[in-house]
Amino acid sequence: MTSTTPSTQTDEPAGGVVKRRRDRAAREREILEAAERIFGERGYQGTSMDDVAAQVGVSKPLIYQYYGSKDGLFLACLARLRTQLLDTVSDAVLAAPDAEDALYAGFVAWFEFLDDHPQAWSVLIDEGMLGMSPAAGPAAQATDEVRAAFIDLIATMVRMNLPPGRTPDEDEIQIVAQSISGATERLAIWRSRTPTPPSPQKVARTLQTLLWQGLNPLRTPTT
Amino acid sequence: MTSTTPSTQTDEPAGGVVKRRRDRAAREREILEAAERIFGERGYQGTSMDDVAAQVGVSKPLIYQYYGSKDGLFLACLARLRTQLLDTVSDAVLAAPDAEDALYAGFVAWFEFLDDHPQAWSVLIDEGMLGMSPAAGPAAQATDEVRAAFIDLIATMVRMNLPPGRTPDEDEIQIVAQSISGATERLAIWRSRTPTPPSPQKVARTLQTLLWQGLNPLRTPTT
DNA sequence: GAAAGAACTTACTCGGAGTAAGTTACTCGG
DNA sequence: CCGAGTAACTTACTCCGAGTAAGTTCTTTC
Repeated sequence: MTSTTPSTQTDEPAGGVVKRRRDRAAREREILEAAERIFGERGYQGTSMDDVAAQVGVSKPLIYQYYGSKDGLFLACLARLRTQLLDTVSDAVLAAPDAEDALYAGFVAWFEFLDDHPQAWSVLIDEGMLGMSPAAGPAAQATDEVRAAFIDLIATMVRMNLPPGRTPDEDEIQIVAQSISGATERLAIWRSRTPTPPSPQKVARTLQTLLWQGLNPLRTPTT
Repeated sequence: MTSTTPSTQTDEPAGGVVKRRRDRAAREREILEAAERIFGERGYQGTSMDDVAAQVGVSKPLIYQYYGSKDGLFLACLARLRTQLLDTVSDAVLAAPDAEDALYAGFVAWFEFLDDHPQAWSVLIDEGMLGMSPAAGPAAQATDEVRAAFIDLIATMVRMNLPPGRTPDEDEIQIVAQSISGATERLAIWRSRTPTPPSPQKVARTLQTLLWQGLNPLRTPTT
């Protein structure tokens, strides 16, 4: 009765009504894209596996077969974004001629990436994996790893710019790196919630000035 | 059969076996204490209402009658902590003779409070209410309000210390305030997860120096 | 010592994560 | 062309946690 033209099935579904079977890789990609979108829109908690399944037009157990669990699916989304974001920022930093420029370039790259990938950002920090206690799921761990990678990057930058004579105080370096990471994260959240946020360049510039010269510039008439 | 001595019931339960009825206020307090502890240990998601009920030795619907919902219970925990934390930090800031000292004093108060109330901190930020999307529950909103109060405090401090001639650039003030808030939050999380973190004083000092003078001090042989 | 009301419970519904076991479509050797 | 084998997929559950309806004690008060 419902026999429709079988369609080629090797590519995108034809304009027909039913989606037929796809091979595993294609289906996985399809699921991942839907998941990234829905997680981005509704957050981790707000997304049910049935939602994703319905969106793809597939049944829930299939997703479990491919991704194991909700965390597994979320982690898969994260992996892509993590790589992209880290690469983007590292590239910008490494291309800069000196530390002062690297700081600015890194910030600009960070904020621009997040502007260009709004739901990526939601996936990365939404549902507030930020402060989760150790007992939280593997998803929290994964976001923590992304963060740790950035903190390492920052700490390395700081270390590289210590003068030769200076004994590196690892505590101080950690404090500074954690601070910068925290500041950029909060700024990103703030920008994403402000109707017309300042441009990446403006934010990066202000932050760079703050970090490089401290609060004093704000206290003198000349910027 | 199970009739035990009725016990006085006006105070803590006697050494007896069964807890009898208490009046509402007492029970509410008892529930709140248990909730604060369990939320602190296992986070919001990790805590079930049945857990809390079992801990208090009471049935779940009673908690719902008193607190309405899981969010309601969580919010009640938050309210106390929020007030305490805000007051502690504001007092320290206001008692300082000038802006530079206020910055330091505020940081010290913040980190010391969190050292003294470890599970308070967990309640405040655990379960990562930090980055939740707008669609997240009222609990996320409440933590956001705590944060907003701090950001206001910081922004006010910054504004008060602008020289008379300087036109306040609200964007820049926001950027700075958000940064500081983000930095202190991340430092708090970091300290809570580091086995032997640097003292509140050391962290506060480093952060104050960073903000006041920028990264330059790290680049010169003299601290 | 009963009426009234506060304190409290049993026994559910409902939704979402995760699973067991089966069914359908494609493919490849004969 | 045709069955066997297997990959793709589904129906129909279980289980657990939030939230609720409808009572059942205890305790106070006249």
